[in-house]
Amino acid sequence: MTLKIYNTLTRQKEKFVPFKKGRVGIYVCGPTVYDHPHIGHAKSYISFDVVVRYLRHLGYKVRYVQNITDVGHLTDNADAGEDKIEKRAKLEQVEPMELVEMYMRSYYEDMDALNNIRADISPRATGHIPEQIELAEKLIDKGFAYEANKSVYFDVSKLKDYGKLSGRKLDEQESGARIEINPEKKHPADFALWKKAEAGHIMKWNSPWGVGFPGWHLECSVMSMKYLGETFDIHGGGIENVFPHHECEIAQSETANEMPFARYWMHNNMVTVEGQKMGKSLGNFVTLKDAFKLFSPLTIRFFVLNTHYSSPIDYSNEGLDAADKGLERLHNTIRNLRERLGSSGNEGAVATGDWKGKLEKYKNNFEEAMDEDFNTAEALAVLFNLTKEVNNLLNSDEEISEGVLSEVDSLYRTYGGNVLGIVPEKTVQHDSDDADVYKMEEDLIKALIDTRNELREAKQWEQADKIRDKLSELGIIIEDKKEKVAWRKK
RNA sequence: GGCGGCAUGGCCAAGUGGACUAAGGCAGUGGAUUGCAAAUCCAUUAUCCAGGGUUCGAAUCCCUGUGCCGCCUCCA
Repeated sequence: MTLKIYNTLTRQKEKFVPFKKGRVGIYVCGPTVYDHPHIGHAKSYISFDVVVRYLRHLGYKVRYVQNITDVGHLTDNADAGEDKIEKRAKLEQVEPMELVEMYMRSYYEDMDALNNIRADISPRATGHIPEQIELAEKLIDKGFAYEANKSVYFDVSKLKDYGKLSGRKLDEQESGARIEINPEKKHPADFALWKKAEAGHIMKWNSPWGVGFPGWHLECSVMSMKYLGETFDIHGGGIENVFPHHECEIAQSETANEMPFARYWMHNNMVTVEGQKMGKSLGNFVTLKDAFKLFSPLTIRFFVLNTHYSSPIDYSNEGLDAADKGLERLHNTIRNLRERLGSSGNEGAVATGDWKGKLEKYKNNFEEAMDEDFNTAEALAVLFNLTKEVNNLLNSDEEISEGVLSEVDSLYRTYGGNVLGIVPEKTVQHDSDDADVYKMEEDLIKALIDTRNELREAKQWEQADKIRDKLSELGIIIEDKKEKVAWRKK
């Protein structure tokens, strides 16, 4: 079995062979931290989180770098307009760096909730200004960039393969169609490496060309090569960044290093809301903090993974409701399984017979799905097929060996937990971490269940149902099973 | 105007030439189980946007048309 990845650069699915045996370097474009993260961030970073998790599952030693863009770049286009971070900072009446800190924390808070494992290195653009200046100088020295009015631009016409990622040709672009042509540029498609700071600009640094700030594309080139080397394995990002951002990164990096840049380019698709792209400038975005009020982070994660990363998803309450129920079903089975696991009492640490083969089959099916360009939708289907069979097993009257139970549980932990991140370590019934509250809550519920059982024995159904209904209103679901009465939180 | 993508059951969504008599989730219907529920199980629901072509064989490849979306300005 070999992992295959769709490479935007070659426009085909390719076998994944890392640059250095056993190791993978991956760089994913991070957020610009000037607002709370939204559903779009969730899709992107969940997708790449699973990529990293699966690569690690396959045994690769992965170094995952994801930048934090903490210098604003510009509101209107790459070369004009106001710095987004400054603009927002003024609005909120805080220092730009204060704003950055605030939203960076917000970002991590939400990503942690979504169960994304943090990157190994999270470099910040403002922490790499000298390197960015150095790269711009190098490009000038090589004759691929020029200074104009204290700004520096990359000379696109010097590069024969500019456009190889996005499939664009310079002369086919309708320059100036939507933005005004900057007269400082030799060619309309030239892009800024360094911009002169106009009066009143706050976030600025000294440079050989005067006081200014770096162009947007430069940071990713600099930080990826610094931490992953001039050539590295995977570069990921949103599909909307293929052009110009990633195209420009390639131009800068490959010109400077005279080496291939990223070997596999992965692009995740967009989130739409009512069929329309969700964009910062469109103002129709749903923040994760708002979404979390209605749905659990794991439900959102499951919803995202139910569609291939390269397909768009439409965010809707109906869609999330459906996902919520599906995930609940999976969790129910796992909880039942784990309850049974501690109590079956019979020995035999490994699965034998039918189940040995079945588990092997499910593992293979899961990995085959993931090997096909991280097909999480199909991988989830494999888990649901398993779930049906596990439910049948748990419902049957036959004795189940501890080995089977524990191997099924470990399959859920490995694939549902470690790889997809949708199966929690513990299936907890409580919200509270406080041991005293936890204990009291449990005792109270048990007391009510005991009372209800007495009523049931006396066939006083009305009273018994009243307790069940009341508990249900409080979010506690009672399930009368053959052997005992179980409860769980909704 | 240029470049790219998508169109699969009521909804969401895999599958991209032959075990597809099309995965999986949600919803519906009928049944089993239950004091009633909950949970679970069983059964049931599609010929793949339209038309043409290639092929022994197509949802899957090619052409035409229709509709939707993204990029060419910041954006995950």
